[in-house]
Amino acid sequence: MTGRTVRAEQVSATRELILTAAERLFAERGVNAVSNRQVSEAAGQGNNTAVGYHFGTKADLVRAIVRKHTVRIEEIRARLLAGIGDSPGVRDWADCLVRPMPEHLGRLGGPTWFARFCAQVTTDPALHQIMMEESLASPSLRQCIDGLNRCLPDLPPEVRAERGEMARHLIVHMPAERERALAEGRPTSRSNWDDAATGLADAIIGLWLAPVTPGR
Amino acid sequence: MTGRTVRAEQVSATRELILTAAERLFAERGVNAVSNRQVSEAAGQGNNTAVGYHFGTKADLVRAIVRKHTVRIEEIRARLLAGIGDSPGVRDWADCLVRPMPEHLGRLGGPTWFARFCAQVTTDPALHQIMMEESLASPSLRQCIDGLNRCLPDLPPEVRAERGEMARHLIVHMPAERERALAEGRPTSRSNWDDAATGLADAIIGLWLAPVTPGR
DNA sequence: CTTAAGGTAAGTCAAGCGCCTGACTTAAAG
DNA sequence: CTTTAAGTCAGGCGCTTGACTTACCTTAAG
Repeated sequence: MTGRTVRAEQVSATRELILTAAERLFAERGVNAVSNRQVSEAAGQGNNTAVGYHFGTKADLVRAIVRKHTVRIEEIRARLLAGIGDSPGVRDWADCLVRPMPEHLGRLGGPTWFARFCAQVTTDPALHQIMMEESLASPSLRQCIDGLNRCLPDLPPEVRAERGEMARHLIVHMPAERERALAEGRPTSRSNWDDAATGLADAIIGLWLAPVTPGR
Repeated sequence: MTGRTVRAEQVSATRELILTAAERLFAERGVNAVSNRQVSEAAGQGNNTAVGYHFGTKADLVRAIVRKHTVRIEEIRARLLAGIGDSPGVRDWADCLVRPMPEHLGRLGGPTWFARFCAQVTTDPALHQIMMEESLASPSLRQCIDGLNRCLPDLPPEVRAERGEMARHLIVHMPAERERALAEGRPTSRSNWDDAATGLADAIIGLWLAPVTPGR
């Protein structure tokens, strides 16, 4: 049996072409600088409404691209979580937060666009919420955040929230920065995604453990 | 004498209207989501080519908005630099890097848009370079970076570059995040821009002083 | 084999865009 | 006072965009 779907395979192939083309264009030029037509053409679709037909609005397309990667990233995070010992420290939780994205990019291999895509979507006022929803929908991610917070009981809640936001920004934007450097042929401070993740984790841990200047 | 310029005042008033309207729209919706026409209309100009007439391309308009604020920010940084003692430490240099933007926003008072504007421009692939040029053109900024690097002789050069990039992202995006929270009426972790700057400096210093995991 | 369904191609449409042109208004120069 | 130059306004032109319509073609079901 060839599956019951010769047709369905072609459809999902077309969807995949559109997702890939859109991810690349959005990453390189910004979401709002690319029209649905351009995405359709870049995907090799003569029909200029292919995006609308398969995905609906541009926001729906963005969500679909995010979900396509989220599965793999979740798997990586689940594996890292499973590898944590009995008395996890800040480093353990930080790794679970930081490493999934860089490791995912490394596994994709070759040139990638997803990190820059995420940076673009996260910064866009109209799409920011989509990214937040898709991210926070992950129970394993919340588990990491909770675990980390339990490791930092001395940190005032507001400062914890503040530094969590900082870490979130770095986790999104630093891989994007490295990805861009690779795309443009510029030198990078780390030779592979794994080392880049280590450098990022080092810095974020330092950020979380930094002494707090008392308010006046 | 009313100056020799009744006319010139009106012109610069129009330019100011356009700059203010554009800064606000770009900050709220993203640069690429706003047309020059919309900017002209928001500035109360019946002519739909007002932006083109006064500023040229959209990139030129963005540059003009940046420069309008850069003057004040430079003044603040110069004052902070002048207040540094004989043996400056990491905290001194970090303050000179971190505080100018939040203090500038505080002085503007009321609702502001410049931080979000900077975040949008910095993230836009087509405009990123403009922001870098305008920023690095400041000798006082370079002085801060050099001073800081002299305080961190033990940090490998690549790690120093890496963490400098992280600090840059936080300095741009964290004020933007606070500004957005204020605009949307959400609670903020700090009650004023000065305290926000302190929290940011604390974290960035921790980031710079964090131990470096040795490469394998 | 026939038929219905669904995906793709191709063309059309109104709306909005940047850009250009020309007319009007007004401050400053001769 | 006349002339000049500059800022503003009003509108048209060509192009792109998202949305819609139609025709064709392949597949899976009857």
